[in-house]
This record gives sequence, C-alpha cells and structure tokens, in this order.
Amino acid sequence: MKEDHVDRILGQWRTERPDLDVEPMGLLGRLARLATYLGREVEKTFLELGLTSASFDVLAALRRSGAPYQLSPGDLLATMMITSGTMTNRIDQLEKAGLVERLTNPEDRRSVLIALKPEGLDLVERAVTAHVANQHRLTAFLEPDERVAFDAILRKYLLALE
Amino acid sequence: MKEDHVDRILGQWRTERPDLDVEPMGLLGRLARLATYLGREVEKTFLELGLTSASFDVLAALRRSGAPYQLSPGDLLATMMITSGTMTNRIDQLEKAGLVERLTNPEDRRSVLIALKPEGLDLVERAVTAHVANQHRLTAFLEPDERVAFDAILRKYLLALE
DNA sequence: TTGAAGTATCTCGATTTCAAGATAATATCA
DNA sequence: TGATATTATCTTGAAATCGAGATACTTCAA
Repeated sequence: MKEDHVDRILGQWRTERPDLDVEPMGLLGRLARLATYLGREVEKTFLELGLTSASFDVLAALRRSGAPYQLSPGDLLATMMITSGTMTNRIDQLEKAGLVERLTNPEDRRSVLIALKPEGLDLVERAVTAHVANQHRLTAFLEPDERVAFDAILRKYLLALE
Repeated sequence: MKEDHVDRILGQWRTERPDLDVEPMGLLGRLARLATYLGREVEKTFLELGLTSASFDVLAALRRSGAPYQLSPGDLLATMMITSGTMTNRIDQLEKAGLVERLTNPEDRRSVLIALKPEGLDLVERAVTAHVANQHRLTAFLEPDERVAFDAILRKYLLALE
C-alpha cells in the first residue's frame, strides 16, 4: 500500500526509538490530520456565506431546535464543546451582525434567550443546504459500505469516550 | 443501537428539514467530535511535562529526524498543517524555554537551523515515551480488528483528500 | 424570612493561530 | 553582469478560544 505522510513519521520513530510500539500513533495521527483537512473544507462553504463553522454551529442549533428558534446560551453550550466565554463571544458577534438577538427570559432573569432574527433564519437555511451538499461531496471519497463501517466505529469509539 | 449526541442532532434536522439527506452529517460530525476529544486527552499528557501538543510536535519532528536533531523552519513546516507565522511563534516559545536554539545556516543565509538543546532532547524523550503509552490507552477502546479496519479507511480517505 | 448554596451568563487577560505582507538572501537568465 | 523572480523566515494586527473568576439571580432549608 502507498506510503503516506504518517507512514514516514512512523518510520522515523521506528529507526530512532525502536523501543516504542508506535502502532497507535498511525491511527491517531491520521484521524487528527483527516479531521483538520475536512474541517477546512467545511469552513470554505461557510466563508462564501460570510459565516464560519463556529457561527454556523450556533445558528444551526437554533434552527434545528424548531420554532420559535430560541435557546438559552446554556442550551447552546450543551451541544458544543466550547467554554461559556467562547459562547458569549460567538453570540456577541452574531448579534452585531444582526442575525440573532438576546431576549430577556421572563421565567428566570439570570438567563437570556437567544433568538434567530429573520435575517439569521434566512441565512442559516441557505447555509445548511449548502453545507449538506458539501458534506455529500466530502463523503463521496468513500464507498457506501466503507461509510457504514467507518460511522459504526466512530460511534463506538465516541460512546466509549464520552 | 444506543442514540448518541450526533443522532439527536440528525433527528432534529430530519424533523425540521426533511428535504435534506443528512446522512453524511453523522459521519463527519462524529469524526470532528472524536478528534476533539482525543486531542484533548493527548494534550493532558503533554501538560504534565510543561508542553502542549503544538510544542511537542516541533520537538518531536526534530527528535525523530535523527542526530544532530536540526531542521530548518521550512523543513518543520512541511510536516505540519500550520502557517509560517505560527511556526515562527512556536520556535520563539521553545527558544525562550531553552529547549531549542536558532543556528545560522552557513550554506544559505536566508535560512536558519533549529537545533534541539540537551534540555529539549531530554524532555522530548520523556514526552514521547509518555505520549505513546497514552496513545495505547486511547486506542484500547477499539478491538484489534476494528483498529485495523479504522486505520485502513482513514488512510484511504486521507490519500483521496491530500 | 434569611443566609448559604447553586445556577446562568459575562468579563478579563493570556495564548494561539492565521492571512497578508515585509525583509533579506539566493537563483535564473537575457 | 544586472535585473528579476524565487525562496526562507519573520512581522504585524485581527480573531477565536480558554481558564478563572465576577456578577446577578434563584433555590433550598433551617
């Protein structure tokens, strides 16, 4: 099988540190590299619409929650692997861009509701359509049966870790 | 099969946007999430030694290149998915920490050689040993045959993209 | 009722990264 | 040779993120 970038790294380690079993480094190295590449490809689609993966994630969470497209920062936080400070910043940017607004939550005044504005709703509808089309393109590198096997392993691995 | 975080997201989209085939979103979403989790687990090991994944990557590239453990910033850049400005900053930090030094390259005065200092060599030897042990722990969530299948798909996917 | 504990969000400062372009040395070739 | 293109690295300013802690409100229990 053709040697790739990660194989060369493993070969160097096997020469320099033959005491180490670097087998797992191949899998984890490829996984990290692949995720970075795919993440950048995904980002390109959002950039064309004036979004980033980060801002899309917030808009998408609001959109898929269903009408009236409102969630608290805490709700949003629960679905993403970021800190509360980062979420505050993301919401600030989206608010500045006129895509969402902060509403006071009458039921709990510690809390806030982030609501999709019509401009945000319109944008995220177009963004998710383009994003899904792009995802089809990016997964087309694998055969259908490979995708099924891949997804099954990813799911198992994630469940074991989470 | 047990429903995971990504399944819930797909379920929401299928309700809200039944026009979209969100199948690929499951695979790509799990891949991104898994890479983030594993990356954080990897980071913890380095943190105990006063390193980050970023600084380890540079030290490790120097170490595995073999004696005399010297590479140019350009050489280092070729193995990592970062910009030249980021590399300059990483080398600055490592130099400040006394782990590497910049040597003038007599053969090309545009260039510079980054050399592992004894302190850097000692640290990276310990770091890579701990890192590989940690990688064994992190890949033990999968069965040997799953790891083989997983790695084969990752390799194919990466080759198709790179 | 009131004080303590808990919860939700935001603030702050530090760090890392990137994109774009500056700087300096080397290579090319008319 | 001299002008131009190329290469290698660094600089700069902007943006995203994090960890730690501040602030404000709510819940609980004595």
